[in-house]
Amino acid sequence: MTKITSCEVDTALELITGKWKHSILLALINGDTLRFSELKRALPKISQKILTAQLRDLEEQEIVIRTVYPEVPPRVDYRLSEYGKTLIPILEAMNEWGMRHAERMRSN
Amino acid sequence: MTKITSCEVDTALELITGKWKHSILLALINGDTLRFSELKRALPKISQKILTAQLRDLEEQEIVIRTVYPEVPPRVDYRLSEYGKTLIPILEAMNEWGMRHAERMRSN
DNA sequence: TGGTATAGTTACTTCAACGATACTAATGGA
DNA sequence: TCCATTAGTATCGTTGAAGTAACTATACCA
Repeated sequence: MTKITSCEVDTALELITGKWKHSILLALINGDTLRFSELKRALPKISQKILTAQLRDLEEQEIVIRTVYPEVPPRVDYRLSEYGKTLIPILEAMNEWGMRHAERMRSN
Repeated sequence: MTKITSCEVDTALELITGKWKHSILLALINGDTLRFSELKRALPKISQKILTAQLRDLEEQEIVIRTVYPEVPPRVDYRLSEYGKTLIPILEAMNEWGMRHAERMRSN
């Protein structure tokens, strides 16, 4: 087994932690390409400011791709980059673990 | 593919996020059974207070097992529970991703 | 008598992330 | 003329996690 190092894990962890980032990623995984307003509807409790900030973060990390259409009213959409899609196995592993955890809790 | 839900991912994420938790888990993965002072040496920058708090958290979640020996000076050790070990695949997935990310950054 | 060691606890402070609200630009439609 | 729409920005306020420093008990050792 390769030794797991804190440093490498940190890198991945930083991209999906925070109160909202993983929810945004999941919305984009399940929804493909979404407009700002669609993301906002998918995550009703997030504020605009925070959603914008998180998306800018993810864009800077090259995890999501932001496309601006020069229209009025404005239209902007977001989708996972190919690189961003490489995070899916991690989220899948977490999802599977979470389901087994829920199972365990039910049969406590 | 099973749909990944925010809720299930959350459950796993909560256990390994925070500034220190995943580092503690990694130390226990690599070190098997460690005393409090050994953990402290492994994570030089964590304060006693925080280390204690995080370990209590992990104990409460049944991720780590805390054993107190009635000696003076006190001796307490910590190890992953079997349940805690089920988190290893997640940390491995993150580690692998982190390594590829580092690779990518090198050849930017 | 005082120092060392271990595994904490207590009280106080700091800071970054998060959040609520109001505001903007540009256009089409009533 | 005024309102609605969209994707934001600006400003200020709040909160919780983390950090710092000092303190504790108990026994051994010089």
